[in-house]
Amino acid sequence: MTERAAGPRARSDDLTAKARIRREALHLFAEHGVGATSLRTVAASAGVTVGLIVHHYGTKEALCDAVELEVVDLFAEAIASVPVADRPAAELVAARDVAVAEMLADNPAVVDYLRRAILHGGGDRKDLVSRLTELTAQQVHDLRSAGLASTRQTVGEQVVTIMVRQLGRLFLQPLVDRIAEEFDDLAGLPRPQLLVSLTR
Amino acid sequence: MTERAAGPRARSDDLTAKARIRREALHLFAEHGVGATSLRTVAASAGVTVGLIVHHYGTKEALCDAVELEVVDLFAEAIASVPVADRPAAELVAARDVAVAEMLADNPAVVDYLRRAILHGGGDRKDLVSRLTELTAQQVHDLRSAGLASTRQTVGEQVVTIMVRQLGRLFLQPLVDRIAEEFDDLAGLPRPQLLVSLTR
DNA sequence: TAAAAGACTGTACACATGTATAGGAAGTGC
DNA sequence: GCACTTCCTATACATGTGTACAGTCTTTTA
Repeated sequence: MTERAAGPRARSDDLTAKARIRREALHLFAEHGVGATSLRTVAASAGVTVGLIVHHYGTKEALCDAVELEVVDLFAEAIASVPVADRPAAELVAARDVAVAEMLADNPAVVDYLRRAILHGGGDRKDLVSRLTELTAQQVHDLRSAGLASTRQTVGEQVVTIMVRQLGRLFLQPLVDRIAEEFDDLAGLPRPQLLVSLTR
Repeated sequence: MTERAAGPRARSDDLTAKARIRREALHLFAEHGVGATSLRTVAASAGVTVGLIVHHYGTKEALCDAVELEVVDLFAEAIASVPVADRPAAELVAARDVAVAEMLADNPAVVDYLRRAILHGGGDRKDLVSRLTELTAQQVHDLRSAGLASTRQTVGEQVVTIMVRQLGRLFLQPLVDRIAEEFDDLAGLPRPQLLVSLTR
């Protein structure tokens, strides 16, 4: 996991400057996009100079990679947090979905960041979506070798299904909210909720 | 609609330089985002100098506005293209959905641009999502006063439903495609299709 | 034909960006 | 005490950015 051990000169925050940089970067990247966030903005938010960012991460892209790795870590932690007790596969999968959903609810910046990451991909770069796909594929393989997952679909189909179920609603919900925001008659009411499913 | 009348010095393309600038801007903004696209890139793609962009649009934000207005125009044209013949409301709405879907299929850049636009909003600026919402609300009002739309839901609910149906799948499909892309076993098969619906 | 208007270019400028680097401050091991 | 590493600041620089503007060419108007 990412290092939490307070190095020499830990700040009052209990977070290392290095960690603070990553955290602020995640928030700013999520809110304004990576391209629109300058290292100086990150530095100011973290109460640090630009030089230190360079010292710790070398380049902006490397900082971005570090942020993405932390995001993947959060997913991995959430999944790992639910015990693989002896129970039906469907229940285990559902429990994992819940754990991931809770993690995302606790870290809204992750959701925003992810939403952006989906748009930028495509290149051959090892990006966030690829890494999360890997993580999910690993999850499916584990379930299969434990005899807990159906083998009637291909692995690919199962991975797509899981990821869409976990992420789909989160990505589309802001559209619904943005639109609903423009109507007074929807002000008090609970927001309409999205239902996302897959057909072959 | 946006001016197509060839001004003085129309190029071989049949498009005015001004129109070409807007078109290239749309494509580049859609592909790389507004922030990551410089006016010089737009100028080069349009075979024009930066000065001319400034001459025609004044500022980058104004160019961006012009692009968005053209996108809204495309939606309005698509909707207006289907005659309001005497037929059941459901059929009319469905026909409009098809027209919009066809327009989007013909202009993939519009889809990409829109997908990005959803993320950036929030501010008080009159942005694309607001404008499209207005357009859809107008559509709903027209249907209502022609006695073609149910009045059992609020206008807001109807607008959200229409927009989500029209746009939802398009926004999420790239996620599905990106993930599917990572699996060889899905290479030949048709991509899984998304189904997006709303619950209250 | 002369003049006004608009399309268009090229250059210049102030500013923000990412990165490099020299050096100071603070902790650790001997 | 001293070297040594790590954390951190400050300054500098090359490059890319949006915008401004003076001037040229072309079309339109009269």
